[in-house]
Amino acid sequence: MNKTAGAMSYDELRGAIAQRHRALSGRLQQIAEFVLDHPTDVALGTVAEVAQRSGVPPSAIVRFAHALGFGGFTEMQQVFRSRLVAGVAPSYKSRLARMKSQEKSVLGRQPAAVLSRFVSEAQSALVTLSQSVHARELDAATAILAKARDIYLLGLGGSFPVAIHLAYVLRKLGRRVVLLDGLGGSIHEQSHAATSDDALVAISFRNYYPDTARLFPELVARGVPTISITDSLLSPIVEGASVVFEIQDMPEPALRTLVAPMCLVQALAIGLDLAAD
Amino acid sequence: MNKTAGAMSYDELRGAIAQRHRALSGRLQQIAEFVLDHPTDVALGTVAEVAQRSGVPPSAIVRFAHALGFGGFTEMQQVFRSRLVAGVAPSYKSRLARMKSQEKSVLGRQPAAVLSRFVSEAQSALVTLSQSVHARELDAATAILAKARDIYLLGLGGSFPVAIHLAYVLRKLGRRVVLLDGLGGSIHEQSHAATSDDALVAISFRNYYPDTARLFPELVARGVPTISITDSLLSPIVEGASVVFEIQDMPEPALRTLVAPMCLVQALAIGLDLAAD
DNA sequence: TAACAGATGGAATGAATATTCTAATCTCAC
DNA sequence: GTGAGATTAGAATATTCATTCCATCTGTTA
Repeated sequence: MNKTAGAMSYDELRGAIAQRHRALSGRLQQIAEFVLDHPTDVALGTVAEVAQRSGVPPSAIVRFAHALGFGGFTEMQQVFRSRLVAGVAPSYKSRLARMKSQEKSVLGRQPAAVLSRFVSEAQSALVTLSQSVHARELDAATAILAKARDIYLLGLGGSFPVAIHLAYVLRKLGRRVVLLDGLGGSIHEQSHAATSDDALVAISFRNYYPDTARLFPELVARGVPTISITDSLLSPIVEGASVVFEIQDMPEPALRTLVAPMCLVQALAIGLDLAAD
Repeated sequence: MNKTAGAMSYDELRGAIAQRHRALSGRLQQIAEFVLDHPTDVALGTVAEVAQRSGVPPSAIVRFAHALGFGGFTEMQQVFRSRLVAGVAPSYKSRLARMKSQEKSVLGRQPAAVLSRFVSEAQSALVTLSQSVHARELDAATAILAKARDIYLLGLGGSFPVAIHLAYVLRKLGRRVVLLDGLGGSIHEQSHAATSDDALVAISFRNYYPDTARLFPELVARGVPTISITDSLLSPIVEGASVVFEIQDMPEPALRTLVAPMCLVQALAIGLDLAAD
């Protein structure tokens, strides 16, 4: 333990908690995790409330405050409250100022400016996504997936992260998934077992990965129902697809954030799970 | 006086006070002016404190709350507190409301509703991201990556898509990248060549993938400069990291859209490339 | 296995707080 | 100037709250 942690900023407190986390006892670690995750609850709640929400007895909360060098819960709470007070005023002004200053060229090369550029690009990509995807397509896609025995996923190159993510979520939800990654040989062999009882989700954006363009029509020809996620109706995975999600305005490969397709596949997977009940 | 002013937003309360101001008695008018000028004091203070600062007896404060239709000071204070909460966490309010209203309803289970939910979650995640990431950290991370001979990427389980995407972009930009995927054997062996001349980008969210937690400290001990992207300062990849990006409010694994980390790594990669000129 | 040190949970305690009550004061019409 | 009604201040009260204390439990070392 150390001297009185009197005047301390919220960020300093976070650092102190993180630093000491390992040295704390089990219960106290649990509390540390809770207060870092729910600072607002700590700022506004009573000891009893915080205790209940974090699943510990009230006395443990007080012991936690003591362990951090505070005289008690109330003293620690002041630090959490300071965060709330600081958060109210400057948010709008500073954000606008930041945006403006970064649009300029020289500053635009600084990492912070690059981040805010991507963030705002992603924001508009999401807006576009929710406008361009219609319920009809979503319903159709969900129906296909619901009927599928195995779900095959095809997304190579720059789209691979999307395919992996979808595979991860679907498997978590108990679906049988075959991720076509071409590992250890031919991607054709991996897809050989696919039949019309299965389903294929294909993801591809310009420049369309050659293997994707080659494999897709084969599976379509074998009667596998397919859901395509792509950026143009002229892409090689549109013809023969049962459902097509067109995500427009995808930037060039190196600048892609994949935000929109990630969101879409997530919604497909969870929507499938909810509809199955 | 009127019926119970139960659930009321701060803005509505302001309107109600302004409207009733003339009809109030002298003392209550004085209090009305004070609370509109010092909403933070009302949100965080006790009756005695507010009374002293506004120069009235405590009982007058309670009468004021009654005059506005509240059951007492505590009830009125909730409205002032909601203003603080809304200011600091734009995501919280909308997300909670949405979750509650939609989770149960039949409409919420339709695929289209699911998509719009994920879109709005992603939106707020992006806002939070741009608020919580500071230029200092971005600059430091960029400097580390710029100096690195090889860039090692560690992101397993649910974070794997982020690691893959970063690998893809960095390679497109001509960087030497080693993606630690554990393919065909030990992930330890893959990372064996990493030295202090290289760099590591580690990505991990709850529940932290065991292999990540195990490998990270080894690389740190070998002096490899590390950039961590995680959801808590208590995660196993924080201690010893050169730079930590904390992305808060990550939902549970199956509901994650990975939008924020995808955006961040993208900005890191491109920022690195632009700074190199 | 025994004994110890540290940690824990829950009840007891005392302080702080919101609220209510009542006597005093003020306001205004007549 | 006087009286009725509304308003107020401050003391009294009841409630909520943080804190402390102690018996119990847990994990460790001998």
